[in-house]
Amino acid sequence: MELSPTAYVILGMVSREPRSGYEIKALVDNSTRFFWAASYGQIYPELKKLADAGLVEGADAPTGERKRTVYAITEAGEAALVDWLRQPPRTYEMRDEGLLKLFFAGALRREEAAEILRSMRDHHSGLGEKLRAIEPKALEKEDPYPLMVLRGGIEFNQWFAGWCERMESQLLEPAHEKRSS
Amino acid sequence: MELSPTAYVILGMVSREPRSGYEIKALVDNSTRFFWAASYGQIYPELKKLADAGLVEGADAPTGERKRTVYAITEAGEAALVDWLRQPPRTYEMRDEGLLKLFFAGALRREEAAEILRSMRDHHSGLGEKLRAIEPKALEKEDPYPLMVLRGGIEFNQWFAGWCERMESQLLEPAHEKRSS
DNA sequence: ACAGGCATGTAAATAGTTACATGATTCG
DNA sequence: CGAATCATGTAACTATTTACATGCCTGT
Repeated sequence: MELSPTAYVILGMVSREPRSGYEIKALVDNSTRFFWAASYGQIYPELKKLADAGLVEGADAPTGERKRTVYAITEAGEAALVDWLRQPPRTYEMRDEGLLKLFFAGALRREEAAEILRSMRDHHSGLGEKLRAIEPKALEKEDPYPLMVLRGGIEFNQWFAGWCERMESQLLEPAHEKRSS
Repeated sequence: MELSPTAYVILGMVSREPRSGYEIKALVDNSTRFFWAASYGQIYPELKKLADAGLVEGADAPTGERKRTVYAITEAGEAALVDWLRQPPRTYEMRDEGLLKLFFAGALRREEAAEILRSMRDHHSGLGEKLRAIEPKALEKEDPYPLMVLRGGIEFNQWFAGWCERMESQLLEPAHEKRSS
């Protein structure tokens, strides 16, 4: 049976220690969400599927009266996870409405086009800040890969914000030819 | 009525001159696809919706016996497009299976983790090449924005490939501490 | 008492891909 | 003639988001 990358996010999240769906969501939001997001609407049904497939196992772990199920990875699950990790990645997608608008910005005035770039810059520098705020937590862990990815995310957002800034000033420079040629 | 960004891609693509669904697909594949893709399954139904909404107008333009419909933007369509361009972008999404695998690479041997980075690097440098191959065409046009976005895409892929390379060597360096600290 | 966080889940809608069917035209 | 490309479309599926419903627990 073919699992989606989202299924492997979940599998990966429970592979270190058992977690509830709620915890998985919180973990995703604080780590993988900038390159792979997941909502409750995916997580809970997916956990059931994974349990049916024998890749995770649910156990009741209530907090007082509040019922709670934590899922642990099984041996089959670990094998499936490692097997997936060894296959070359296939999905690389981006949906960036800012770049899309910039692409069609010929229909706008120059200052309005620059405004798109400013929005994009704000977005990416904001995201960079958020990721930087997470860094100390990642630094404590012994696993170096989440930290590597996090730092990649920080660098990426900085690079992107810088590009936006450069393009913005290029656009607004008083000495403006149509093409640098 | 609220249109999806994909609807605006189509609107934007017919805004310069009338195009068939087939041509729109080809255009998207040669320009916006790296930050906003669209398939026939979206394009044809969306063209109908846009026509119903009065934002584009279809006209028969057969090639010999082969029927063909080209869609032109209407005044209402142009107004809608410009109006959308002036709103701040909202959608910034990424789905990168490579980063995801790297995130969980603690379950692999070091060389296997490096292999993920090599895959990613190949992917991004390949994409960069493809975009560079398109550049001459974009350079001919008078509209500077598609060129700006294209060059952004080239830079982005180069940056990403470079990051992968750096991380790969960091991982394989013989003088390896667990954390640089 | 009330807010906020913990916790689970689902229904409905939207988005998007893939695969297929059909047929014309063009070029070698 | 056969392959590639032009051209349109849809059905089925997969993926994903959003919004909602429900209720417990903790801290102020």
